[in-house]
Amino acid sequence: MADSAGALAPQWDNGLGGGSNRAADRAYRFIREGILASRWPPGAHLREQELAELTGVSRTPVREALRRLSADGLLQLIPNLGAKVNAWTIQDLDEIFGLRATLESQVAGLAASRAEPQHLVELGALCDAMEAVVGDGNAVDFSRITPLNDRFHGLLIDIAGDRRLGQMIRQVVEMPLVLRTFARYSRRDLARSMNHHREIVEALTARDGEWASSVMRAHVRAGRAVFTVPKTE
Amino acid sequence: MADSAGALAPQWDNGLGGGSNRAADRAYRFIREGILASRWPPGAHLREQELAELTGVSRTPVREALRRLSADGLLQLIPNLGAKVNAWTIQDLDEIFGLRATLESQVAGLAASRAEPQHLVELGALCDAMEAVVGDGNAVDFSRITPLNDRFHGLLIDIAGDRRLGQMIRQVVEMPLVLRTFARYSRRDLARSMNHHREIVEALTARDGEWASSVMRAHVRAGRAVFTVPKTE
DNA sequence: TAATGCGTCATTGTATACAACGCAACCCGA
DNA sequence: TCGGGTTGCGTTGTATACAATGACGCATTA
Repeated sequence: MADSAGALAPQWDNGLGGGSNRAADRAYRFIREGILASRWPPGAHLREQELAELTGVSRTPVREALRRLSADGLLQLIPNLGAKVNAWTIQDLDEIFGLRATLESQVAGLAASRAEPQHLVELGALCDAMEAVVGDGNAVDFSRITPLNDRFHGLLIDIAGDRRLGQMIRQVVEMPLVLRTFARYSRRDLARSMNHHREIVEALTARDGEWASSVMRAHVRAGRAVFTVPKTE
Repeated sequence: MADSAGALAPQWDNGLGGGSNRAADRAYRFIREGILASRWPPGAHLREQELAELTGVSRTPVREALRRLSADGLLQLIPNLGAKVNAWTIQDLDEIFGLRATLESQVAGLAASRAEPQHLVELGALCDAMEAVVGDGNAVDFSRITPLNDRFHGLLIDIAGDRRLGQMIRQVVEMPLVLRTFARYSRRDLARSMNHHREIVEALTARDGEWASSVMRAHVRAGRAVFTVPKTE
């Protein structure tokens, strides 16, 4: 369960264009994966030449990948010196979840006024699916929850219909992905998370933006707490 | 007065690293300036080779500049086809100012709980300076207001002490900079804007985050209206 | 011994040459 | 005349060679 506390740290495609088969994209994914898997620890010094050899491309696409990763906040570029993998502090965590609370609650509020029946159906189905994974008695399989959770939050963004807001959220969610390794969801945490999802759907059904917004804010802040409060289960 | 309705469209250095003397940065500034000055209209197709010659550097730094500008939202990269200058719709305007309202009001709220006496003094001085420019009877000189206004909003971000929130705001403010040409501030608009600034300082002095946040939200939304409501003066 | 200046080296920054891709025009055949 | 295939061209994508920059170590000197 060490992997992917993705239930609250979704990992949608951030839309920054990492999907293609261009060498630059392959380098981007490769380096990103390496950082997220702590293959290079925070503070590590990455050299373009070395990354180029590891990825099997030349330095040019590696440079582009490093620039993108720097914009993502995963590493820092120091002129004439190279790239340094970012370290994460408590303050970073607070800032990131603060932003997520602000932005995602906004999305929930907008979605409440724009959701259509078929959206509510799909959101409900996602809740069913997630609850089925959590409640089947076995050890919780996060690799099955994560995509469902991602889809849930992503669908809310689609419903809200604010592209820039969505883009911002994807960006801010991208930042601390490397931290998901350290999140520890107890069964209680998961149950609460599921309840939040369900309640958000209810708020949308009632077309109550304030309600949806408030639950979402709680949802995100509860996710923040998972990084500090010791696991009890 | 056509230029720079910067009073509500600040143009702080977006922190994305356009300051250095590297060829890539020169290309970045050059292209950015060109787009902002409508030298290339929305929809225009930019070719790397041509930009390289205009800037006096090779294609490599131009490519880097284009990638950054794409991340800024000023243009769009189409694989194997090139860069297209972004057009702006009403929806874009609504989304951008919506985001600004959310983020900047958040900043104001945070700043209220963290402002120290010397901050309040500086903010007050900035208000004095801006009011002096507006109230001196001459035609309003936006080139003098804009830096003051930028400093005001930037200082609030510093006071709030949330680096990521600040970064997000700079990013979202960057987007519609090209639209500032079309903003038309009447004297009424400017007077209101000045009053908002002053009121924000008062709210900070009272350490009332809700107050500060509300005024800031109004401030931004009033700025949005300048793009639609006809000038009356 | 500590500080300072210099030289070397590693690494990034830039330019250029080449490959791959996509679009469009054109030609040929039905 | 219309449709499909093909060829050519323009543009981006990638690799590689070269220049410039800054850091580090070492020797020199006070």
